[in-house]
Amino acid sequence: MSTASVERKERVKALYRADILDAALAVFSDDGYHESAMQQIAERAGLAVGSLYNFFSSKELLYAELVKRFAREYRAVLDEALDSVDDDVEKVRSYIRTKGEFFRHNHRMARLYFGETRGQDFSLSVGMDAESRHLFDEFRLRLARVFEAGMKTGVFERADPFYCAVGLQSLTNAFIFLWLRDPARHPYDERIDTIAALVLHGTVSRGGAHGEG
Amino acid sequence: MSTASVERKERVKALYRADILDAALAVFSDDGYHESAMQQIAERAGLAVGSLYNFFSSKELLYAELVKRFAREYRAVLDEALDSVDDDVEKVRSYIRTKGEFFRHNHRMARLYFGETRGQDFSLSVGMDAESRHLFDEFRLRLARVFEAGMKTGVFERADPFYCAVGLQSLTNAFIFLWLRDPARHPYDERIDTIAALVLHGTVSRGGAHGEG
DNA sequence: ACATAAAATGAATGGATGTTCACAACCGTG
DNA sequence: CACGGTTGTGAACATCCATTCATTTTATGT
Repeated sequence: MSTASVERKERVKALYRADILDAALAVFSDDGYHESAMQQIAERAGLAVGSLYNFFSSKELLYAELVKRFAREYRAVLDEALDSVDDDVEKVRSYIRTKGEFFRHNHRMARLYFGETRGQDFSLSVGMDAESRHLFDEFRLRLARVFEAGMKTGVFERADPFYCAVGLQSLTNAFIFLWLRDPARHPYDERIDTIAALVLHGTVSRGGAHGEG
Repeated sequence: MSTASVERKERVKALYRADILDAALAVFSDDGYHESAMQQIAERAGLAVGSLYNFFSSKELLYAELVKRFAREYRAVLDEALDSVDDDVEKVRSYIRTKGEFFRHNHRMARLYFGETRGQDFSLSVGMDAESRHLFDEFRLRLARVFEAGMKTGVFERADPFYCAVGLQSLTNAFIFLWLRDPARHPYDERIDTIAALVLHGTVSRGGAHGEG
């Protein structure tokens, strides 16, 4: 077999692989992992069940690969969101905005993420491989460093930066979750200022004449 | 059959029912809904599989009843937490503290709640009946009214109180989740001030000389 | 004790589905 | 065109498990 045809074959195989992952995303995000059958995924991908096993050795691993693909895209997009601005407070805003955009453009990913997860971590113990876990964990540390840097310059109040990152993540997750459930009532992009205000200034009145407990 | 013995029977039946729910909680919280078999629950309850069906007509409904029991206790405890203090800021602190205590004393409930849910809502579409859903939704509205009241007195910054409640819930959930995963590293009760500070004052430096973006 | 009703039992049933594998279709090569 | 290897196919297999129900056990009243 010539080198050229081997390469074409690999490209074709990669396309098939992507088709299967797309089909799996569609099915898993509609019905959830446990309620999805390999049969459905095969149909959606236009292949036979057996063929799936030429690409992924099990349903579990197919799911894990899907999560990995998601984790990489997600991580890349959010890294870019933090890279694109200098100011630490602006990084927080950029994170809030970009995360919303990402999930708006990846509705199925959102449904998968918030259907199978608590928004912190994927819930299937086997659903996440080491790389995906690392991508998520590492990004949280990166977010924490944003707060840490801002504390050094005095923009942020001194506190544990890790917990600030946790707070930012959980708050954005909550708002994305609301948006997913009822986009008309809870449009994420119109809540960005609300989210930013909560993360940055909290709920207590600023500069008011009243006590702060 | 005498009235007395009918009553005794009912009491016995209620005990059995509670045993089954306890066993179900243990099994579901260890393995998750889908990985749990009725057989396991029966064994744990010291009954035969068939007997479970004399109390609950299906696995799904058994799970839903478990959630309902949880929702009632949870709701009662948190209502009490809000009732026990007058000041609105103190209500927030009381909520944070009491929620942590509740899950510390109900470790299995915590594992169930954060294993099967995103901490906002139970994920199994059928996992929550109308009453449970109502209890959760209504409590969130009650939390929102705490913020609303505080805004009227000027303690809280004017904002959508519903979203303040969402923020408070998601933040506490995130910290309980961390505690569940690694209690030694993330002791919830030692983080109460951190959580309160984040909810009440956010992350931005207060009264500092630096800009606020 | 005995009779009757109610409850518990757990083997059997039926359905669902992840995975395999013998076979067929396809493709590149000589 | 024929061959050989690679890949796709989907019926068959094996397993698992929620649910049922004929039977046994227990509890109650006379």
